[in-house]
Amino acid sequence: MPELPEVETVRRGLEKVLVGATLSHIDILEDRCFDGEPEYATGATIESLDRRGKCLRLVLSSGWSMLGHLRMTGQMIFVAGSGEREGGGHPDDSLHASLPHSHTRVILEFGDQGTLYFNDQRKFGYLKLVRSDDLNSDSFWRTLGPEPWDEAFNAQMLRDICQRRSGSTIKSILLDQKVVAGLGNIYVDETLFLSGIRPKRKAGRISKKALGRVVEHSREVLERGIAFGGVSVSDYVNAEGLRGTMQQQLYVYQREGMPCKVCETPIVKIVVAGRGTHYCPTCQK
DNA sequence: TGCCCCCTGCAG
DNA sequence: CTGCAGGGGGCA
Repeated sequence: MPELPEVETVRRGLEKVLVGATLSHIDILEDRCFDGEPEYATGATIESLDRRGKCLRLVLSSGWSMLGHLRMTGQMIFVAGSGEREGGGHPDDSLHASLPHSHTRVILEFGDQGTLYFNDQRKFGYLKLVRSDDLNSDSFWRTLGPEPWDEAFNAQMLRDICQRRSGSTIKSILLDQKVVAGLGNIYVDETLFLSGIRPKRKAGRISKKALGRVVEHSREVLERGIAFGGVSVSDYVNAEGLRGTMQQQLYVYQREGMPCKVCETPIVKIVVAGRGTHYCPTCQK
């Protein structure tokens, strides 16, 4: 499940190879995964790549931007070189030999530079063209809350929201992209573990001081996620098609029944906000 | 503001 | 073969 660290890892990988490259052709294999007129993008050069929360953005020289969202099972894999790749025995070849495959939804061709494959098993993800001077026309981009490192995301702000939605669980608030952009199921569970707060706790019953810890720990766990190249528990891979290693660092997510890494109490799994939720009943109150 | 839905592969 | 995985849109 790509969340902020996974999308940032992809962004960094693509930035190295795509800036300055010219988009020569777009091949749409699955209509529902592409929105917009391809001719607004073809022939354009990639000027830069940025990201808001889990949403990736390619800034094009044509005045349009291509937004990309991986949702649950999306991948964006770049393969350098044109159709006939050089050096037949290169170790990377086995990795990309199968591209495109049955899950490939959109292919972005960059002439001799290479090819970007947008794969998505479940077709929830998408690429979308939006005018760069009118990003707010995108209903999702427009409503995104601050980046986790933005000073606008702080204890006071989180407390205000928790007071207003005092009956909600802290987990559902942190999952809300309008509150803070980029946290998802995995990193919320990890953040709440580090903060010593049970995911089901009512938002209105958490002190401002504790919410300050939530802010700090969310940043910490997201930074760690980026440092380890993201969590690969299912389909996630980076722009080179390689898996991340953050899954080995997780304290609670997908560790049901396994001993807590801090106190050895078995990790418990429940459902909160409609999501599979993991926590340590001893470390979290 | 919470719940169903979108979609597919795979665990049980 | 059923149901679960879960980001976010749409609805009551």
